[in-house]
Amino acid sequence: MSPFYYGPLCRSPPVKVTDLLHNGLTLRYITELTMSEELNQVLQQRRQKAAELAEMGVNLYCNDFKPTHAIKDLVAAGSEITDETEPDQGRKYTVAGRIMFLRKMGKASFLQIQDESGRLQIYIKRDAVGEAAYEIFKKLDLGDIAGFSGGLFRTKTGELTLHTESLKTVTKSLRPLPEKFHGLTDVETRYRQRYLDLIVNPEVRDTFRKRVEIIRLIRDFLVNRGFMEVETPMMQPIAGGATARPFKTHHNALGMDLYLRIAPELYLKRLLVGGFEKVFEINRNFRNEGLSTRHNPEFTMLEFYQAFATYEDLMDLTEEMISWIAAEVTGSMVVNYQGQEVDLSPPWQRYTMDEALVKVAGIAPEILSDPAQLMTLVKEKGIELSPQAGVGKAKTELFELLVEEKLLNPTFITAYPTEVSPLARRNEQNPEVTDRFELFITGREIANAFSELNDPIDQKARLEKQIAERGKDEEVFPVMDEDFVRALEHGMPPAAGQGIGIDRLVMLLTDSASIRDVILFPHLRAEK
RNA sequence: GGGUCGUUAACUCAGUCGGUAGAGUAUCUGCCUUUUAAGCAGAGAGUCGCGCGUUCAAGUCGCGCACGACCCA
Repeated sequence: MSPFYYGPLCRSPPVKVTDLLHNGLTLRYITELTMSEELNQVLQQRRQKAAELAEMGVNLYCNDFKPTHAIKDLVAAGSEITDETEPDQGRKYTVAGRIMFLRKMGKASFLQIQDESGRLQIYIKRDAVGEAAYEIFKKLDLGDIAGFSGGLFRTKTGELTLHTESLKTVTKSLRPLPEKFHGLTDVETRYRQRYLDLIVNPEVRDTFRKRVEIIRLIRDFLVNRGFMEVETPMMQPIAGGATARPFKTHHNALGMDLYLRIAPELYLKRLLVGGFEKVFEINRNFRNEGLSTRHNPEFTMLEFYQAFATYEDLMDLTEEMISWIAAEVTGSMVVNYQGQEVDLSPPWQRYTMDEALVKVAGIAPEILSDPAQLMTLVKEKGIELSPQAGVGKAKTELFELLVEEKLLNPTFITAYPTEVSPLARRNEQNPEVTDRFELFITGREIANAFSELNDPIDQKARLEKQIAERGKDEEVFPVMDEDFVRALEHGMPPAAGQGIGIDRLVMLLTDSASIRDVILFPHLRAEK
């Protein structure tokens, strides 16, 4: 038995010099806090108990406890435990966890502890652990982390339970846990104090485990197909690759302003120029815009680029990747999202934007082909367009208004107008549209991809046009990325590239209504 | 940015027509050696988000602000 345990072999708790030193500090800390803060009753009582334990020589924040097993190991071992199994037969286990339930019944008690792998019931009896250990146990609270050693048995009602032979306090909690039955439901507290949310709401832990799993699967999928994961600057002198307002920061030593990236695109393309033919990056982008259930100022994007591929190749790849991930993570290619059934089994619907406007929005084809009628329709729908906006912009606006939200099952929309696609390659048959697709699932944009523009002269002209149009009303004045154009002048192989919003994909696969439910620490206004 | 709703004990929530602030959980005390949201008896716990106003009197009515949620742009 470890000398650090309090059990029947110790008449009183073992006191170590380091514990005494530590507890001296702890006591002073507790006293100072109690004096300096206006503490409510519960917090005062917690500190009082902590002080009492410290005075008994208990290290409140011990650093030398090693569980031999995770709780899930005991649950697995428990399959061999029957009602008749004696607790002192068989193996001994040492586990540690946070106390989530506590039922004290005089000289014996039940509690439930939780570690990362699960929950386990613990039984502790004064006669089994001795009076000194039981006195220490009685000062434990819900929320404390403690370790327990003993054998397994089943209670009258058949619940697998650890019969405590010795225990140890590991970490004292000075604050109460949220209520055990209703849990923590106040969304503001859940986001601000995510740790509490994670402690008491198992489905939240589940969501974030799935998030990690999804990202791992994406990596596996791409790496298995010969893609190389790279890291490109998140602080950029010119925020390019997308249309969005960036965050600005400043580098002191260089004496220059930098922007947090709104997209990694222009750097990943430089890598294609450099000769890496299949690259991807999964990382944060930052956009200085409004917050909503679908927008967080920092969000995670997957971008990948493949030389000698077209946007059509990427549609096949995307179908395969997302349906596979869904099956791996949820067990099915048919997922439920907010009460709606979404079928992710390939193949997915593919429409050009014009087809979608006709088939989904019910617009007559002759209206689409006549600019005058089209503009009239746009006005009727209450869409305001800037004077320089053309047919392409008009169609895109109609699409966003009338089609997007109806695309429940995965749908690729292709043939985006060149007017709204400054970085995409023109279609060789019809220069008015680009070789591009967006993927919509549950009415939301999940992915955006195109055959990349690799003609440096066309690219420079389009960027100049964009700068001229946007320059006046933007807070951050758009600047020509001369080095990006120079890179293209060296020659970028024909390639297709794609971005997938990871947060939105995770929302879909975890049935989460808000992006804040899939981001561990979403941005909120400062407290108070 | 606009609209709607919300903010009361540590947590989850009631609070009527404006008249002394309530419950369950949690906590504390006592009893209880196989409980299951343990139980029984008792107790303590509040800047009713903040400010101003109306009123003899405001958690409640009005105005403003803060924070949050949802919807819209």
